Amino acid sequence: MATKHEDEPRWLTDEEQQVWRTYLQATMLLDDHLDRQLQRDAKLPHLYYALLVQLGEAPRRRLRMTELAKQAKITRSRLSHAVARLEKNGWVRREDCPSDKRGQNAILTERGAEVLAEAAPGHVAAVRQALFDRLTPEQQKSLGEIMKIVAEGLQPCEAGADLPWLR
Amino acid sequence: MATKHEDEPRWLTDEEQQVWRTYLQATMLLDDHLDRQLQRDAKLPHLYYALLVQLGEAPRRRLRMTELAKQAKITRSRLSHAVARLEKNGWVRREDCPSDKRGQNAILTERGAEVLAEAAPGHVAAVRQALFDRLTPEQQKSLGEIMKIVAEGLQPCEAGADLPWLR
DNA sequence: CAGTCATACTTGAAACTTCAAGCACTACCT
DNA sequence: AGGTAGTGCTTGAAGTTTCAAGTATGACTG
Repeated sequence: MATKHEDEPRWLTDEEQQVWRTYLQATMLLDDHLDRQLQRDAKLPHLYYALLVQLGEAPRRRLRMTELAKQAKITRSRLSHAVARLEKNGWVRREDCPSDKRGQNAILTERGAEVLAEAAPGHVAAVRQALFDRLTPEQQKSLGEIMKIVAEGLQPCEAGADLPWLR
Repeated sequence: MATKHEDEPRWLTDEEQQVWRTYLQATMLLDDHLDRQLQRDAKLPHLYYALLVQLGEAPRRRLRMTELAKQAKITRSRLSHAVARLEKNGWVRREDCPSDKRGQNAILTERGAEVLAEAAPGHVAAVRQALFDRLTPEQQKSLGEIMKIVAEGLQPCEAGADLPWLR
């Protein structure tokens, strides 16, 4: 007993636990909600929709696989499978990268852009209805700040990642 | 032009978009992070851990399937598969419900309770480190309020669900 | 320029989730 | 009682994600 070494775990307080559970429930419900909405209206899961959005905003509607994975915060493997499916549906096509023979570009097709344009209004409406329309401007701002902190804390060592001379 | 009928979709403002993307990234990163932590330390995904927690807190370490599904905000189907796996691992066992022959109780086994006890400290530490330790008390409070609003807005018509006489 | 290591991406299998049935039992209605 | 609808849970198949390799190319080193 006296030699017990392991740090006494700092359990969550009741308030923290309450917040944490509500967080889990809310994020789960929201993600499910959007997933179903998109599956119903556009025949694709939320993540796949997000990929189309990213591509749609990229310079020539194209992005290197790794870059896309980084932006979407998913693994390259997951992206590979996802793009394979999107490709099969004709929303996206691949192209070898000219400068680096290892590289691949994912490119949003015309057809993909159409699907995106059709799905977007409904999706935005769903996000509004479930989130923004229910929050005060202060809450929206606060949510943004909080999520920024969390995201930055979990970024896989992004700090100076494009400054390779700093280790 | 004059006869255009469809409502012009209310797109997200730049600020809203910023908040939304950060939200998506943060929630994705956090869930992945916890999933990996639990997978590594306890050999089970986050959701399965959450099920054990719920069972552990229930009166006699047992809960009707539907009740558990409701608390965990998942479908009965998903729960069925999940419990099947947990059962195979020996963390949970099933038992017929005495009062309703259709019903099943999921019960946390001794072994399951041990696994839970072993995994909990690490998990709590991860949650702290990724979330609570980074937020001010005001932010924590705010996050709780915001998530409560979102969760309640998406609850599948829970309002008065246990007051059947009100329709 | 051979050797070594890192990078870019893919692949197949296993694990997980979803969806649409399906089975068994209960509740209600006449 | 018999019929009908509803509830509780499970199942199998299809789709998605993860994990651990695997292939191919680039980059650096002596």
